[in-house]
Amino acid sequence: MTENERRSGSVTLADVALRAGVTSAVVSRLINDSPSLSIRPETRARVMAAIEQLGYRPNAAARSLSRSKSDAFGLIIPDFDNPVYAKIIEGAESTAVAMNCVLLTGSAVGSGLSPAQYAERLGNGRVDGLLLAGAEDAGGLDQPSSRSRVPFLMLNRRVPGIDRYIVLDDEGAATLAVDHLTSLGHQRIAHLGGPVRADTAQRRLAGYRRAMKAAQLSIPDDYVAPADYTAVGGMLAMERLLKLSDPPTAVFVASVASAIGALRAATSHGISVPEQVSIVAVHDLPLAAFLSPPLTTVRMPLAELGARGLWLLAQSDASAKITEVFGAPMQLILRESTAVPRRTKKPISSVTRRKS
Amino acid sequence: MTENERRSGSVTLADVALRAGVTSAVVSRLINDSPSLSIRPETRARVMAAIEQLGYRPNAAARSLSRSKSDAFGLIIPDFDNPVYAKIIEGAESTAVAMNCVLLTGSAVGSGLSPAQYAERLGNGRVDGLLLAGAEDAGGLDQPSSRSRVPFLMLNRRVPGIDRYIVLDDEGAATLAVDHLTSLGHQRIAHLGGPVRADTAQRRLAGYRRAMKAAQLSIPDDYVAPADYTAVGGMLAMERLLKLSDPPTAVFVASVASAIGALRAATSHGISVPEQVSIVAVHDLPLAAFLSPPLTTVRMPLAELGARGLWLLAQSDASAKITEVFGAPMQLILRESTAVPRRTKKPISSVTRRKS
DNA sequence: CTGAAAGCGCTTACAG
DNA sequence: CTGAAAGCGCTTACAG
Repeated sequence: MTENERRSGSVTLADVALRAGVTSAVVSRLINDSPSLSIRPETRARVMAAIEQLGYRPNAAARSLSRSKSDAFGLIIPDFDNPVYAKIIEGAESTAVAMNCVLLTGSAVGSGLSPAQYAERLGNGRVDGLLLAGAEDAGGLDQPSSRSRVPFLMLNRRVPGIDRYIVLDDEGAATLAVDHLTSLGHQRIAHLGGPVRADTAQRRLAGYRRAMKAAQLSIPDDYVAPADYTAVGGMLAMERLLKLSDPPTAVFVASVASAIGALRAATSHGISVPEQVSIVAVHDLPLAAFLSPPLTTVRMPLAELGARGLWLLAQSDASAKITEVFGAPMQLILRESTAVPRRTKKPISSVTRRKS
Repeated sequence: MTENERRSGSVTLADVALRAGVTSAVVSRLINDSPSLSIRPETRARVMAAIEQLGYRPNAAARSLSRSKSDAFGLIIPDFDNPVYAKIIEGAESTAVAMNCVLLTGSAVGSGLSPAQYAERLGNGRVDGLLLAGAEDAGGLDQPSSRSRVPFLMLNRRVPGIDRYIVLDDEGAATLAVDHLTSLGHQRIAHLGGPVRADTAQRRLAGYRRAMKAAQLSIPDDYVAPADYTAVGGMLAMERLLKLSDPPTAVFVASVASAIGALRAATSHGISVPEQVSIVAVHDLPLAAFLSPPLTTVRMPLAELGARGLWLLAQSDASAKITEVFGAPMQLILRESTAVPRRTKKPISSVTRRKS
């Protein structure tokens, strides 16, 4: 190392060039294997050696600045605690890496920032695009006056007026679930839904209604119990459902998280699943298989969504409209939380129920 | 907008300065509210207006380059699917934001990259420091020849020869759990451990042995069943434990994920928890409360670890040694998966207990 | 094919 | 207090 090389913390292209006896343009071209570079093997070796010896690492900021491109994408999720996002991240991350980029994910909740604020902070120049997953509140980003110049794409979430989203076929998923229940012979099927304002919840609800209608089944008003995609919410909503004078024999739950709560509610009230009430939920999780009973779910192509979203974001230019209902196949994962209903028309009182 | 302003995609400091009739140095100083700037309120207003009208956003890459500081930190975790990391991320993220920085997290598994490769890709200049959580394989980063110039800190993981870590008191956690079990009267206590190579697992095992010794309890060889911190692993290991000729009346599980599997194993074999076997696990999860029975756990200060780690990383310089056993308090969360052991040697049928 | 040089958009001593 | 200018570390037309 020359004194120059050790002077600053970082070894630069110039340092490498100097040591290799070439110009930094050559080193740059070599590193990026630019087609316009024909270098003698011997020189190439010298450069490589210099890089090696100096431990040269390109500076991403400098590179980003001069190319106006960072080779990084951002993903903002509401909350790392919700396991559903893990799969989305995985999908997006692996395709980012495949594109020789990196995916940086952050959460709004964890940071205490709104998605828009987070996006601002991520700032121009740090990422080439932003994926916004399940943002309840896209506040600011939807405003045309939004400050962020970074192209974005909403994942599984629509906001009126923003034509930049890719969503899953939530209605289809609901249909799959409800059809499963009706084919088992259920008639009294309730829906433990998501937050009324979330459009995924709205679409799942719509799918439920449609499937019920198609099966010529009626929906008592109190059979639709909105919750909030959390376990506690699911637990509470399920308790309400269970207390109905004419309780459902099956419930279609809008999210696994809520389903876990719902399952717990049933169990703790001595109501057995699936004997007394069947449960099927949207979204599959590794965990679902380990509950007692293992949960029947509709597997949504979450990883694929993340992958597709990143791809779309990387391809299209910032101003293009993207309004896609992602068609990757969903799948009913049959486990043990659904079964044929016990004989209908029998008085409920014949069932032993207890409150805690 | 002048033609210049709309020409390029991005509005620059110069554009703002031009419109406000000042120099870009002034705008820069204003934005960063540099103390050496005393500007007339009227001029300030003009600059602000220009920023507003132009929708100016500072370019992070340029800023990073000129300051050699990115105001961003990276966090690399093995896998987003493991809910334990959610809390760590949360802690690190909120303290990053409090420092006016941003936390970028990525996963090794999701990306298919080793932590070292990921760190390389994140590159110099993109982040000011890297937190490495639970890296099983720190391969490369531990090498002194490592290419990354970014200061890093290992979170809850030690690698021989690297004096850059902060760990939790895993031994203490194990003691807490085992003491709980012995105080309940258990004598045949098994340990469903983590991967033998993971040092967290080693420390939990050590804690278990120590606590058992302190209680003058012996540990049959087959009472130590290593698993892999996953539900499947926990399930398999638990089955082995349950099949023992002299099975334990309680098991201390090294991770919640495994505990979920263990619980499932017991349940599906008709063995009731806690009546026939008590289960206590390290790490608490929101979910633990919703299992049947709700899991008794040792809550570790995960968020605090993330927060402390980020702080440490941000403070100390890259070459300093950081070897901290983080002392934030742990807590036994008593739920329903542990109980007094059934009378030993008595037939199981003699016990009558019901839930809720 | 390769070198010299300008430029990416900021920040910040250094002079006025 | 503020302006002019150099510099952060790269990339890349543009000439040789």
